This record gives sequence, structure tokens and C-alpha cells, in this order.
Amino acid sequence: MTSTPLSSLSLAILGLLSMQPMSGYDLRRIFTTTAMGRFSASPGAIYPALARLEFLKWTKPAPATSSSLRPRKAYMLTAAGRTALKEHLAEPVTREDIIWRLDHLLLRFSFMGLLPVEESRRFLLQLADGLGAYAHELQLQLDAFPDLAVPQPRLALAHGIESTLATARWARGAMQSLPPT
Amino acid sequence: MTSTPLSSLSLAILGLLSMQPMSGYDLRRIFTTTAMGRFSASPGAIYPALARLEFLKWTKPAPATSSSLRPRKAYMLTAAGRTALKEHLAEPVTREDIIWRLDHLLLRFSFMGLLPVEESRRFLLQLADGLGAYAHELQLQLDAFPDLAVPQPRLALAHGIESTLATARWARGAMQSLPPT
DNA sequence: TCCAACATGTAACTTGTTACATGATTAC
DNA sequence: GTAATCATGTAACAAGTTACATGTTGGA
Repeated sequence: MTSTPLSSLSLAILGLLSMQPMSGYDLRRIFTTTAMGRFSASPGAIYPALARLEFLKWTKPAPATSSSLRPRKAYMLTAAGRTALKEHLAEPVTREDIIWRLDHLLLRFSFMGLLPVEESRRFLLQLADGLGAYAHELQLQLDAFPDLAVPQPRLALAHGIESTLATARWARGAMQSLPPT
Repeated sequence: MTSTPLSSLSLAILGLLSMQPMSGYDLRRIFTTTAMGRFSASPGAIYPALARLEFLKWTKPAPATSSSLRPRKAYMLTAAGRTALKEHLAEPVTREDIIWRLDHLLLRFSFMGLLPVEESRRFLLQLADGLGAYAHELQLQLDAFPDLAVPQPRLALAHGIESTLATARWARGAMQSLPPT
């Protein structure tokens, strides 16, 4: 069984719900006021995503805490949801992830407290290696780059390399700061 | 008149066509084999995008160079297309761009050889300043970050800061390497 | 001749966007 | 009471994805 690919928004929602039950409005507030705000906050995205997760039986309504006429609809993870989240977090880091979905990888990492710390270490190692290999490829491309009349394309490519290396450095530093096993 | 927001794919196509006429297949080849590959290569994206650009009268079919039964459909920019591209490139760098569409900004920069070099300098200055301000905001968030039982969220936030600063450094370095006015 | 690679395109679907609608709650 | 804000949700649209369809061309 191949797992349904998880959008960044769904992953962010699952991860936040794994910490405590929340309503759609709570989630929106987090997305608009914190650094998690990289991940969309429009109601037209959040409420359908919550509905999809409930349909998958990965979330369920949390018991109402207030008894107003229209109680806030908070959701919590089901056991299946928690399992699906952990399985997604534990997936190997692919080259495609590194090139196309680095943001998603970082989001995954931010929730990896749910897994044993060795998983985080393994993840960071795969990430650092993959980033290093990718930076090397980009460097080869830069070396072979035709010398155009304008400097901007080379500079843009150089940014790709520097940014990739910066993330690789971060990954190695983060490994050091994880608690030892 | 507010300009139609330009998707990264449309921008990449316009920029490449500004250098030489190309067919959809040529574009796909560039996207799949070079570092520009960050910008989608599926035929289901490229051909509709080419059709949209032609509908806008920003591109037109280039004169056929071979006279086979089914000549490759190459496109070239129209004067209006070139103007639209230059106007898009010259737009100010917004905070939203920096947070949400950094890739798109770098793509814009890579085509800025079309404009006087002062525009590139202005762009890089705005970018470096905006990135610095954003990194500062993230640092404040990190300082105020609740001390959780797990280190991953703080580390992920730290990545955001380091990556932002790395790009700011690149922008300042790139400014130095532009030819003087 | 026939098969692989070239080249363009379409259909169904996914998931996001903005703008709007609607009702509940709270502050004044 | 009423206006602002809280909170959930929908509709129309945008632009990507994968998978498929179709015809062309060149080489063994």
C-alpha cells in the first residue's frame, strides 16, 4: 500500500493536531501569526483539508469543551492518523524531495519529536548527504555554464549552490545539537 | 492597470523566449536537463501555458525553419510580451515575495540582463534589505519561542533564519560582482 | 518495414486561490 | 441594540499533476 502523498498543508495540520486538538480557526491563527505561516491560511484551503482528513479517518471531532449554541469544531488525531503521520515522517529523504520540496522536508523535521531521536539523526544525515550531492551537481552545471553576455544567470545559479550548502551546514549543525542516543 | 500575476512557469517561458524562439518541447528539455528544472516540465503545464501566453498576445508563432509535414511550433515574444516581461522584472520586491516566492524572485533576477544593470542593483539591494528584516523577525520569534520538550521545532526555525541570511549574503555579494554603472 | 524517440496535445483530477455568505458572540 | 469580530463554510476559478492519445520522423 502506497501512502497517499501528503500535502504540506495536511502535514502541518496533522502535526499541529498531534500536539493538541484544534479548530480550523486555531490553525488559521497559527498560520497567520507564526513562522509556520509559510503554509497557507485561507479558509478555502483549511476547511476542505480538515474535511479530507476526517474523511480519511485520520482526525475526528474532539469533545466540545464549551456548551454554546455553536461550539467551535475542534479536531483531534485518531490512532490511524497518528500512525499515518509517523509513517510519513519516517519516509526516506529522496532527491526529488530535496530539489522540489525542501520546505516540506523542513516541515517534516519540525514534527519529528514524535519519533525516536535516531530517526531525526538519520533524516538529517540523509538530508546533508543529499544536499551535498545536489550542490555538487549544480557546481558542475555552473562550471559548464556558457559564458553569456550578462552575469545574472550565473549569479542565480550560484545562489542555488550557496543556499543548498547553507542548508547542508544547518543539517550537520542540527545533528550535533540533538541529544545523544 | 494591474498586471496579471505571472506564474513562475509563465515567467520562465517568457524569459527563455526572450533569448530565442523555442517550441514547447525545447522548453521541456531545458526544464528537465538544467537547473531551471525547478520549474515544472509536464506537458499538461507547458502547452496550456504557451496557449495562455499566445492568447494574451505576448507570444506568437515563429516563422517555421523547416518545411516538414508537421513543423515544430516555435514561439517568439511579441513587442507587447517583451514589454510585459520587462515590467514584471522591474516590479519592486515585496515582503510577500520574500516570504512566499523567493524562487520566483531568483527566477526574475536570472532574466534581469534585459534591463539596465542599475535595475539589478536596485533589486539586489531591496532583496538584501528585505531578507535582513525578515531574518530579524524570525530571530525575534525564535527568542520568544516556548521551550518545548523536543528540539526539532526550534531547529527548523533556526534553519529559516540561516537560510534567509545565506541568501542575503549572496545578494550582497552579487551586487559587488555586477559591473559598475 | 517497423520500432523507438520526437512532439504536441487533451482529460480527469487535485489542491490551492479570492471573494463571498452566514450565523454567533462580545463590547460598548 | 448594534456593530465589530469570531468562526465556519461555499462557489468560481486557476494552474498544476499524471496518464493517456495521436501523429511524425529517423534509424536498424
